[in-house]
Amino acid sequence: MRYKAGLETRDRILQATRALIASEGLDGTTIKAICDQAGVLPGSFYNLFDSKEQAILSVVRQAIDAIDPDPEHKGIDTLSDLIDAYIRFVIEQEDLARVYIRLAISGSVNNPEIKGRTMRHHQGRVARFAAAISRQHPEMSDAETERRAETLVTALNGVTLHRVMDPDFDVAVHARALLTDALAGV
Amino acid sequence: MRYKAGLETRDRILQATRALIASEGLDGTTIKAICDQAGVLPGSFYNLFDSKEQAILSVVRQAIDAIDPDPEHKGIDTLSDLIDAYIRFVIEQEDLARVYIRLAISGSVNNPEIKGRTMRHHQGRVARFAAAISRQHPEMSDAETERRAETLVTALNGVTLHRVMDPDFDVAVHARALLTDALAGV
DNA sequence: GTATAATTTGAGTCAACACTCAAGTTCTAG
DNA sequence: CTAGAACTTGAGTGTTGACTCAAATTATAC
Repeated sequence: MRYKAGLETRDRILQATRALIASEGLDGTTIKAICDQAGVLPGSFYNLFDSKEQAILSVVRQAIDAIDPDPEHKGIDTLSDLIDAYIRFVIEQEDLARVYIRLAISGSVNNPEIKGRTMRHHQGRVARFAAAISRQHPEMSDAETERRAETLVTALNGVTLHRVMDPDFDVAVHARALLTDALAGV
Repeated sequence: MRYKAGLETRDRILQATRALIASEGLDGTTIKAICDQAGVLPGSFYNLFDSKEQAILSVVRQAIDAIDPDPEHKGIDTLSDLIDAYIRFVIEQEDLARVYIRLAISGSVNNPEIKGRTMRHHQGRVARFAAAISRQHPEMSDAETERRAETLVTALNGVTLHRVMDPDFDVAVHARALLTDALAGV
């Protein structure tokens, strides 16, 4: 797993896996389907990955990482920035957004690894949103800030969930509306 | 499929199917698992159902029906009633709520039947919420009412989605917060 | 240029899946 | 009581899944 050819093959396999999870769901993502799409045979897949699970986990990691833009600047974004970044993520990286939502549900069932990863990421996201709210409204209590952040993040996931089912759904409009609402009456 | 024994077996199979989809997801819901849990052998399952798919569809129908409380009184609920009924549904009929969220995603992928059913149900739910909003705020434009209803319904699904992952998540608090927010600034 | 390690091949293994069926058992109407 | 229909049994079918492996091929370092 060191030569150029191997790394390229690895890439093609991950691309195929990502596309398949997004379009067919976890069930449709078989080794055969991945290999067909990547132009590779099973033996080659297993030369590069220990298991199907490992390839899927790599894609999950991609999806989770892709949601958090600019993690270096942690702490300086406004709430509006965070929402806009999320809208951009859902629209521009549709496949990864689908993977994220799909795995959050199907994957977290009996897979502690995926479940833990998803939950931890959720906590981090809520904390970041809470920090942004707090910066914007320093007078708000911590509990209230936390609650508003959590409501907002889960509501955003709902928007993404609906987008997965209906490609015509206007993510931007509804996500921004949530932003407005989330700070209403303060 | 007419004797008492048959009807009872049918019931036990549907119960087992529902519990399995809720706890294990669609993948874990195998004929063997269903039969084990229902105390039945495969032959008996296939005496009562044409396919695994048919049993699952029956459970989906149950889940969708269970969300809409009191469909007779369509048109007279307040928005608060609708939210409260939904909170009650998610908490008291956790299994069906899990089935609903899970199927909305995994199931709708390559199953037009489930997808159509879910989408139609969503439309109906948005319409009902929109009617309630409109009753409460007759001055609001139709477009605005519709948009707020849609944001609210998708956000509520997000709350349910999170509840599926985290049983400690306080559905009531966040759902009611959404209600407050949804009508903020009017 | 050659040795060595990485990669690819593709036939093959084994388990689990949805589903079938002929034979037995139980129910219930008349 | 009886006849026929409904129900149950459980071994069996064919398919597809993830994964393996020895042999052939290709890339890279020296």
